[in-house]
Amino acid sequence: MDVARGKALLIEAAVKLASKTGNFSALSVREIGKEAGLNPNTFYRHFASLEALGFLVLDLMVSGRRQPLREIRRHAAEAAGAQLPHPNSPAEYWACCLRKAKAAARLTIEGYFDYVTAYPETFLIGISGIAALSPGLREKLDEAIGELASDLADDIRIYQLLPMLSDEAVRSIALLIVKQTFLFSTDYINTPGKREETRRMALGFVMNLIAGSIALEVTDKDTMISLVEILRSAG
Amino acid sequence: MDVARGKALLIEAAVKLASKTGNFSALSVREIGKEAGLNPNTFYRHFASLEALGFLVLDLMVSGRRQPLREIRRHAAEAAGAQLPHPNSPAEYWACCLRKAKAAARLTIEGYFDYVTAYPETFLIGISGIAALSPGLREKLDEAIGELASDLADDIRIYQLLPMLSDEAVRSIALLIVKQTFLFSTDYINTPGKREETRRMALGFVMNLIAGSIALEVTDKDTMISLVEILRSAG
DNA sequence: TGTACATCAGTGAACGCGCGTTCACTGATGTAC
DNA sequence: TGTACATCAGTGAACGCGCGTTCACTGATGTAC
Repeated sequence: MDVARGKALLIEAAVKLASKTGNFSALSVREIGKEAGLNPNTFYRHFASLEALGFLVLDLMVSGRRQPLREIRRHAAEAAGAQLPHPNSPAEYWACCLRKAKAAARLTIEGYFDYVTAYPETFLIGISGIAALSPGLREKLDEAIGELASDLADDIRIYQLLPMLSDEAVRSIALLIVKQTFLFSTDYINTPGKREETRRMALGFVMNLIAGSIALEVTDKDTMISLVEILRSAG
Repeated sequence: MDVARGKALLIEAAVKLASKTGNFSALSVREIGKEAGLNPNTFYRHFASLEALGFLVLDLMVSGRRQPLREIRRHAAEAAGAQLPHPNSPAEYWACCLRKAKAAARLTIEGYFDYVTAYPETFLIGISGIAALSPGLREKLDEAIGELASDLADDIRIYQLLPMLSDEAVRSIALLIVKQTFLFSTDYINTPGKREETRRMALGFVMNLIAGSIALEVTDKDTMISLVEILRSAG
């Protein structure tokens, strides 16, 4: 037995309650204990305070989600890249990459929202309640967002999706995508009637950012034009 | 006397406390009464519940901030547009507008963050605590964001900043800007050491979105190139 | 192998506290006649 | 103009409740010798 039974039960109960109300900071020690089917003060056998539990939950959430999210991108990149011919020139190489990026973005967003639907707790808790608990937790949440963004930037590099952009541009759009995606996620969960629209908006957002970065960074006009045209074309 | 003295005191106290803790939903009736220097239950003379107060505060925030934010954009657009020569062709007209848009965006962001610094409560409360109070309030907050976005889209139209873009594209980037700007605002308030960076990121974000929309929507290649070049050039 | 001891997860009772909410009350202001 | 009455903002005491936290306790598991 790696982690004590009661501790696991308490964590589980806290996550369940927090995702139900969307507000981690409104939870009480006694409420969590009750939900876990334990004595109210068993809590103190495992955690020094609610904040300590918050730290742990946030840690679990982030460390537990990073890899799956990377897997989603790996699958998307592989599916998108498989049928591409070998390019004959640098410009053609960029074009190939961008076509792959476009397909990968769409597949990733599909996969991402499916994942959100499967594990909504993570995303509801992450955004709303937890940060209000303490400045320390707010800082940790910012850190987590930074890590997720850097994962995304790494994947963009690894799968050679946007080689025409500078590292800085990639990092910058990765951060924007991660932050905005949190907002899209809560919309997605909270308003089931607009899910299709939310997916479209998210994809449009990503395409818009990529197009903007290419327009601002690719200096050769013909190359820029042809790259932008790839994004512009349907499908 | 338009609104009762006690009511005004209670609203003021609630705003003050909520902006201090960044969590409206954690406030208590007694705490608010104490801060206002009133008997705990005077609260019930004016509000049916904490949620009712939340609605009112949100209303006041939004209705009180819409006009000032529009004024900031009006000043920015006027300052940016004053020295532009009269254009001789449609393409030149778009170019003029975009130059104006670029300057206006920078000035607006300057003015906006100054405004955030002056009235941080609005932005701290808006984002974090209030939505957790109830689904009704969350809905109202979404509505408010929609209104602010539609104000922004209107101003872009009125000052003819982006006539090369479709209405839909303008509305779409306006919504993204407003949402992202809320996040930038809390960063701005909470981490004073990174304010310059946050301003730069916000401006970069807006420029990136505009460049992306132009790249994706302007069909004439030469026009698109020359417009993008305006955004690309320094200053 | 047996015994003594330490550690650990969990229990149940109890504490003092701030909470939301209700009640009966006061005093000031407005209003009908 | 004066009087009687209604309305309204605010008061102070009181209620029952769930809260965080502490205490002394139990029983199971592991460990030293």
